[in-house]
Amino acid sequence: MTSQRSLGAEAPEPRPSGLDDDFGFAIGAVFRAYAKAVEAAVGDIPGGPRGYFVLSAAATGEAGSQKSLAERLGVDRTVMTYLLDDLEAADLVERRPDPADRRSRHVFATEHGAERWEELRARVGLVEQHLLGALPEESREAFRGMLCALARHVTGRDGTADPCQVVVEFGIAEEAPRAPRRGRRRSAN
Amino acid sequence: MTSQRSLGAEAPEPRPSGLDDDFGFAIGAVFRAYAKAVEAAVGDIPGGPRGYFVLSAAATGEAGSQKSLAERLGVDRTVMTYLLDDLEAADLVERRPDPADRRSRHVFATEHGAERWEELRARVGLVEQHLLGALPEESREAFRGMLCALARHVTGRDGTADPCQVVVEFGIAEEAPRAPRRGRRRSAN
DNA sequence: ACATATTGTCTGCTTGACAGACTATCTTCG
DNA sequence: CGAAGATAGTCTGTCAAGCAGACAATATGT
Repeated sequence: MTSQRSLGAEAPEPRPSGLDDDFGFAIGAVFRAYAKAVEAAVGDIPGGPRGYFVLSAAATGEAGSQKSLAERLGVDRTVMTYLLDDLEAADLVERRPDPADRRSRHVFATEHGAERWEELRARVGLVEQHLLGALPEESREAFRGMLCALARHVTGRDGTADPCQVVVEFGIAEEAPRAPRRGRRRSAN
Repeated sequence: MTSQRSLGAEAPEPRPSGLDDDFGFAIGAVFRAYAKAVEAAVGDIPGGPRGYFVLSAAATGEAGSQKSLAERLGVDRTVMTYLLDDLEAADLVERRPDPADRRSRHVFATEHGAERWEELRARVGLVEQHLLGALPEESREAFRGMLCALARHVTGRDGTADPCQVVVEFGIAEEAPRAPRRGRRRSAN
């Protein structure tokens, strides 16, 4: 019985308990597949999919400062530093000091970067299409829309006053002592 | 035409070109948020979200051999080895040699593991609910359904003859020479 | 029986992430 | 104005995660 995922019209029990029907597992699987495919699609762009997103942001002029970009992409600022170093070395983006605040530097796409992005965008679009291809034609847009809505929600970019505290909730409620250390294994050390 | 997703009624431009409407960015953001929340929710389970999924599979009896489990979860078999070591050390799962093929070992939940999983499942369910809470009540199940359908597709578990070649497609079509090496930065080396 | 493939484990190396220190700049407030 | 504190970005050091490859045990095919 473990995984009756029929879910059709009635599905009595809250959760079929099959891995295949688990939300977390599903999003993980889809994410991995997407990331892997994009990795291949963007080829030699430094930073892989991440680098691509940085380039996207830069090319569309919504990158802003390194800090805001890093936050939006969910990467550490130190990571952003060398990610940009590599992207800059490849002549895809450039950093320009913000005249208004000389501490911060804004990220822009170079001309070459913009061109490259256009190609890439097409390729990545294909990946996306192929992936979504598993859904019936008429649901694809709906799915995309919902996914983006969720993304906006968790990043606090929708109107919601509550920027999705999912994390916070447990972060405090649990006070998990956190596994002492889950390194490799005690090997011969 | 790369991916004009608006296409709804009129929307002139092919793509708002905003990161917020990018499929890849969105799935990444949602995935990160979910993973982080689950990490907090499962607390001290070795391996974090990953360990939780292994436990899920074990508890519902769908784990199978280490190999099949590893493949299904998208982790390397060497990683699965020490993941299971830790889980076993915590008395959550156990490995039993498959009598039919003594090379392979099947994974099961211990009694303690099963109990623990029940609690965890509830907590993780909350995370999921909270996350989906951003969608209107009536779309949630639809979204879940579509996501799971996609997951089944990319993992080749739906009926499809084509187990989603997204990767393959570019893996060969591009022959990307792959960035020479994108290590840290050249520092003082 | 022998060659070859497969499962799981172990070792070593590389990559990637994060904490913390440091510099330059901005802000605040006396 | 000038000192104190905050903030953006960079750099260094450390450590965990992951992978490639070797290996042992077992299975399969000829």
